[in-house]
Amino acid sequence: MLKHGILGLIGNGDKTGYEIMTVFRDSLNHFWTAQTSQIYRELQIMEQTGWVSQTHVAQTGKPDKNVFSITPAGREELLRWLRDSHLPAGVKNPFLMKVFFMGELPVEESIAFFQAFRDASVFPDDGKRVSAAADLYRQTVDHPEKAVYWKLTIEFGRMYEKMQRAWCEYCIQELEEMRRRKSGTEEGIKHESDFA
Amino acid sequence: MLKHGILGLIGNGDKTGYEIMTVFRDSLNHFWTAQTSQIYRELQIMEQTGWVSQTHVAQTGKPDKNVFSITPAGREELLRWLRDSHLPAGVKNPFLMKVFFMGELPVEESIAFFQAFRDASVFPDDGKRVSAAADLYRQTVDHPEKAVYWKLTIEFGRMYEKMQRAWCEYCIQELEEMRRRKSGTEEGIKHESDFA
DNA sequence: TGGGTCATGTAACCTGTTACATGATTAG
DNA sequence: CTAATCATGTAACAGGTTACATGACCCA
Repeated sequence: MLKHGILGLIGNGDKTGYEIMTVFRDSLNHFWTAQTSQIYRELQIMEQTGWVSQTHVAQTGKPDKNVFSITPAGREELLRWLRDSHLPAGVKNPFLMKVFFMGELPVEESIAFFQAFRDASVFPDDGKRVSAAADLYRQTVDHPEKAVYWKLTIEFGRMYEKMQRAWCEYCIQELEEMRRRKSGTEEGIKHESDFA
Repeated sequence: MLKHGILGLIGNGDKTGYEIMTVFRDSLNHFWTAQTSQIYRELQIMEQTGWVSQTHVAQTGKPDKNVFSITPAGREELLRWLRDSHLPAGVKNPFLMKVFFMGELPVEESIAFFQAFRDASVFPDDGKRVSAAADLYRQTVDHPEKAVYWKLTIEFGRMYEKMQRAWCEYCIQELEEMRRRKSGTEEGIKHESDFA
């Protein structure tokens, strides 16, 4: 997967490993992450496969750099991947895994967990993110229709966060209700034993 | 992560590797997947770590089995993990990765892609799934409040699918609009050249 | 003089996938 | 007779993370 992401980025213009890293950090981070170590490794592999080629560029005042370009074989592979309708299924959501077993904790702790999660999931509209995204937009402005697809992924992020917050609210309500039922039962028991 | 999922399952009662596999396949599959090969491997590691213990049970008419139980150290680790508020960040969405670079394809192809994706994301309410989930419910019915958490993860799945379909509709609309604009422009150009 | 940016990577490790391998019992 | 279920794993590989390592230049 990362290979194809890199291929897509280089397909829109030659890049160094460092530049690829910054794009992942600033623009693709809401649906993918990548460490520099992995990027450099994948680039070496991709060069061996013949999908990209490398040019050493000497610089003064800055470290030398290795600029990567897409090859015809790489572009072919990019299109093949884009057209491949096979959807990799493995959905993984670590938070849901926790939720599934959260019955081991006291309800109050679970509620606090959901509140924290809800508050943490605020779609980042902050300056840095937006300006980085704008940079990428400018990068592809020679083909303005490409920016639409970037907008679509951003919209997914917004809708996802919104849904997640709504789900958290629903969970908190359910758990609050359960807590009330439980404390009610306990009071009932207490009352009974008081009565006896 | 899988280690903690397994820990949680065994925490609700001793299980064989095979039983763990079936629970992943039938009940946790909307937020996690696991191959038997990985489950058996993790179980061996977890036994070495001291989180689970293993008992060989001879059977007649069926293959012998190895039943795993959670140890006190394992239960401690389960609670530590549940309380750990550190959220593993790495969001990975292969479909969005594709969308991001979909500008390389003709709009018509992209639209077809979204239609297929929308139609594929139907929350599975089928008999097998529901009965498997009900089994799990019965399993935990001795502590009925635990079933609430299971319900919460199911609800997440439903909301997610719904959001995804809505997003697909939005994407299709945007792309249809773009296609109309493009064909309009082309017609304009054609008309001009006809006129000239 | 201390932190940020540009720029490169290696090594070890952990996690997950794919392919392979076996074999008895039971229900249709 | 054939497919599903029960039940166990190994080996190789692919993909991703963490920690470490270097070094110059520029701005405050």
